[in-house]
Amino acid sequence: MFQAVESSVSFPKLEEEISKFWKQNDIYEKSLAARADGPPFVFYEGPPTANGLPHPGHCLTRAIKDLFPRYKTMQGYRCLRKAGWDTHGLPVEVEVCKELGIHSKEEIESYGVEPFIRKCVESVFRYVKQWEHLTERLGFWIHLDEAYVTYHQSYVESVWWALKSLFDRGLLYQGHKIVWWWAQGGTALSAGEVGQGYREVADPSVYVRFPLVEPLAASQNKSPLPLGEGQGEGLSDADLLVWTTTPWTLPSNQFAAVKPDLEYSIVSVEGESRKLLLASALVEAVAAKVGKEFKVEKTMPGDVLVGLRYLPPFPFYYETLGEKQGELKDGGRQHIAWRVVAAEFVTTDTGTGVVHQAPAFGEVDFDVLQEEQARFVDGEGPSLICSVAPDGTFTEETPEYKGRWVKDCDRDIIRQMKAEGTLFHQEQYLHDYPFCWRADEDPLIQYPRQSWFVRTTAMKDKMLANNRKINWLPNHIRDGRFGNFLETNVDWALSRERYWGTPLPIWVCEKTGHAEAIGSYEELLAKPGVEGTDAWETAKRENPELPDDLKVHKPYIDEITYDSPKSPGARMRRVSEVIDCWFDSGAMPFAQWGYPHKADSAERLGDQFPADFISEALDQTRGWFYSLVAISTMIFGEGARNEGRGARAAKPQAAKKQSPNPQPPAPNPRFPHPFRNCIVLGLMLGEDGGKMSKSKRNYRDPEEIFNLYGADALRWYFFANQPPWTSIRYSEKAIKACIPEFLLRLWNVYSFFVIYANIDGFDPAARISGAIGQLGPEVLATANGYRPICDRGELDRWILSELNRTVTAVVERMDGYENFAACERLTEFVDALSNWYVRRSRDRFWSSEQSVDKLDAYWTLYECLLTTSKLIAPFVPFLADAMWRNLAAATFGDRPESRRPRQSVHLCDYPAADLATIDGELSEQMALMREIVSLGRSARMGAKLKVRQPLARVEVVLADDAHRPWLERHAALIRDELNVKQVEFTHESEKYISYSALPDLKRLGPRLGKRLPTLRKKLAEMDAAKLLAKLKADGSVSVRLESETVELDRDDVQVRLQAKEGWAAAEGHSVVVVLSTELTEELILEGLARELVRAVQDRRKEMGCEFTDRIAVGVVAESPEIKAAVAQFGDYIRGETLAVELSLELLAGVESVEIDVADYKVRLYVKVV
RNA sequence: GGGCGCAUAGCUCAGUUGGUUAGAGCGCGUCCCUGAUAAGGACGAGGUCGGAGAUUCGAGUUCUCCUGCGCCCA
Repeated sequence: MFQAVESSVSFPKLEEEISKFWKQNDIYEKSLAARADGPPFVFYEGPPTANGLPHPGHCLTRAIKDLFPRYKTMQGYRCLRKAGWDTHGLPVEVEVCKELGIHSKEEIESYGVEPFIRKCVESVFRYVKQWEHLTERLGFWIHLDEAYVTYHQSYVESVWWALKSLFDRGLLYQGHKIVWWWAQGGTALSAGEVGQGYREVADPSVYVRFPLVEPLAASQNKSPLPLGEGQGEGLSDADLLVWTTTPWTLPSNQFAAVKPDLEYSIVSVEGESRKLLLASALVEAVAAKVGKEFKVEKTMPGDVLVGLRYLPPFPFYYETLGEKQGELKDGGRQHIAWRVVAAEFVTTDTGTGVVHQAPAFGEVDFDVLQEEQARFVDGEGPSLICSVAPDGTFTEETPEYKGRWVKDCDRDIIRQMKAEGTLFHQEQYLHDYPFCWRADEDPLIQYPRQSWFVRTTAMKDKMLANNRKINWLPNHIRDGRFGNFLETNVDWALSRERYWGTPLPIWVCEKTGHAEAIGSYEELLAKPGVEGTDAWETAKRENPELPDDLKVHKPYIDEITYDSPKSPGARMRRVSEVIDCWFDSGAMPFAQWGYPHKADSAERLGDQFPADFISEALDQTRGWFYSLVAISTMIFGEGARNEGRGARAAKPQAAKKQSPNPQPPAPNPRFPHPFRNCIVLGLMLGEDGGKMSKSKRNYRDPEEIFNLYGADALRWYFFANQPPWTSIRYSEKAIKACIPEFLLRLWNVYSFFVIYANIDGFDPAARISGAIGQLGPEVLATANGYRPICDRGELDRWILSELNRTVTAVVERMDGYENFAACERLTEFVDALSNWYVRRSRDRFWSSEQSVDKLDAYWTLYECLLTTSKLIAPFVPFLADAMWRNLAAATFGDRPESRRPRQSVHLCDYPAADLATIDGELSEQMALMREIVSLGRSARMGAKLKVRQPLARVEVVLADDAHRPWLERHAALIRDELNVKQVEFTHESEKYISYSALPDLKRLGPRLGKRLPTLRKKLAEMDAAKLLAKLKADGSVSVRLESETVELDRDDVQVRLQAKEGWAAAEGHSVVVVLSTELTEELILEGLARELVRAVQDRRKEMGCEFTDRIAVGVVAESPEIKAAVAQFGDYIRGETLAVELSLELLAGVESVEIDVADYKVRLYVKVV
């Protein structure tokens, strides 16, 4: 016996029970243990941060991350699922600052770095309970208690090891970076913070003259001039016209940039003695601005301007360096600065096409400087000019403005230029400019800072090669967003001038500047003359509960110094920076195991590298996906390490024999690594299509969703509603809709089965005596009363064929990481099961006798349900297990362990299709039958003939006779579904339909090309019936086009049927269904009888009758038709309604109802007898 | 400003290498079933496939431009 199934199921309640069951019985652990010897399927968890609450977007990520590991586990793979937490970084510091009510670095330092760091540690797991609860409630199986944590000592040391490797190979270096700088707070801001602070402001917009100091002919490093006679003269009285919205950067000007392939003009301006040089495309625009006439004197391409020298508007640096020349790498000498340079970024959208370059205050400007520096012999080229101090005031190098906030000087700078005649024009300019997100009166400035870089550009080609092998879903990420990003790769700016992060493990000699990277805490302590460890020891003594992991963090680690190997007496001190926390997360493939320091880490890494599957949202493209690829390519890529074979191949014994200080064996994998398949999830949008936001309340707390609809509904919504990479609009309605569309529909089939199996005493446990295992088809086949599928009826064979087709399709799609397509097939199958198999089989289950056919139906449906529960297990794990537990586990529960079915569906194998059961022809036939029935209904609808009105005849006209004999054998089914007395099949029926012959365009298109339209026209004109007859008889037909004859065979022509006017008919692609609409009196009376039956049944229901109650019925009506119907079909009415009495008289003392039967008024009396 | 993506029914979304009548679910309308029953089912209406060009015998599908939205970067 099966446990009775509640008809009104509460999925949330059900899920709680299943969840409890999993926990109490360690089902997850058992599912892993069962696959201990299986091949690995490697999954990496991209670590979330637990210092914020999880929202529906996180549910999506976690659901996808659960789906594929579950699927692969059921397929026999060993899939470890180690959780992880991202714990470092600015967001954590920001949260703590909020809590403390502070925000600048100064405030943090005066609060104290040590207590601040401790606050950070407390903060990172603030919401870990909520995260754990969400994880469990969603059914995400992952080892949370073994999670890797990025601030743990072993993790930090792994990162150090990687950084040391990079440093030792020259891939980690110090340089300048232009950052968005909050001068008042003394800190750089991350891109995200800058993005938050943009607002529209009016800044001064100035057009400035840079007088050329040298005629073109004299410019160096140029090929012979393409210009005509007298060109030099023309230029010596011209000024470059440059445009800028940051006048305060002009004192730090170093170059002027032009675009080589752009055309430039020399123009004379009315009333001015000196000419101007600007892009031709902008001449008119600039002239319009100043309201003066510009006369173009000459034009030339930008590249001939390159090398020209000019006078900058301020003398501060030019005075001393203006004439300085340096030696070029490819020979010759050139002035180091104040020259025209070529740059592709110059546009003619705004400005003048000549761009002022102050490399200290712009990233592209800085790139220009670096390119210039690269042209000179080391030490000969230009160095960075910066007349601004970190606090945002001018330095003494600009004495007139010294000590003043740069933006406040704009006006005076403009005034000075005006006085000196270098200002050409001035106006206001509205644009977006970033301000500090915490102090919104403070504009940010771009500013150069010392920074540590990873030389990722050296690895660009390897990263690209690696990327090409990654299976990205969707595919366009590979060459699109991610590929482009790699193509434009710049060195990774690694360091952060912050507090809470992995400390950059570089110690520098205070005297010589000699730098060393340290790979572990132990290595550090082993250095000669180590001092400063007491800082940590004291702190720990005072606060014994301090986590030991903190000792590798600021401020304690900063205290540790050691003897410099380069200068006796000098100390090695750590640089102050921490690193970008993206480097932490990208190091997780090895850092999660503490590689290479931890005892078994090499083996673990060897086993779990690279990942077969990862998944995160699109915003991780330049985040985690990049950090994984970059770090793996640099650390494990080909040629990155010469030593060591893959650890996967290394035998444990061999590892033990290695020298006392071995290079740890490292994976040296082929591409791709460190992940093979990556599903890039779309972003989740709020209910209104906008970004999810707590304040807008455009989504609901996941917890509420679980309580209202359940985790399976949410999961199914994610998996089955759209491919995972499209952006998903959160829709509560759609989540809710998953219940009736899929979950409840399946549940109803399941509950139907259980109800009737219990009524009929269908008990598989009593019929199977041997081993049970997973109750697969081979086990069912041993059951008493189980007949081979080939012996069963067509409907059974059909649904089992559909089942196996579904298995095939689902496996194929899931293997291709296409969950959406897999779900489509599952939905389709459940629909077929519920709406055709069960509906068409109901009579078999209801029949009172225990026939073979009935038993077949039970076995068939039982097998369908068991297999379905396995199929859906990775998708909706709760519902699947609820079904399995009742259909299998509980039913056989009282047997000895060895002969019981698997305790949970998640311990079963994923179904494999039995191809022998698939009957493609039967599928086609059944599909055709369903289409015929559907068309018949449609035809009735068109003729306004209710299904309750019996009709004499339906004629089915087939375009093709192939399935006709089969359909004829199943005419009863069609009669029943359509409520007709007779079904006839015909092939040619000119009476009802007309034919058209259509060319198969796919076949003929390539063959005929332009002649195709002519053929189409011709075919349309021809008598299709004749043509088809000839085609049928001869196998081919020739059609005369204008100048030639085309031979068409049977495959070239497709037959289309159209119902002729005047018949109640409906047409499909290859079939037309025609109803006989003629109604005899008998048919009408039978229709009325059916209407009466329905009315009586309604009345029964209203009265609350038990279904076994016998009744007496009185039908009082004026209409002779009603009377005749009662007289003629009395037996039928009595049989259907369990009426023992049926009269045309009123029943005394019984409350009556007036009803409409067809067009007649009837007073109906019903009483229970 | 640059890169990537998206735009198909009232809503949420499918749409295979270009091919003859563009689909599904929800919602809506009409109806069926009344022994899965506070369920279940059928049928129907509803589309200038964001706009404009181009390629092609043929474009929702390929290309270009434009518009709108999202993400990433500046």
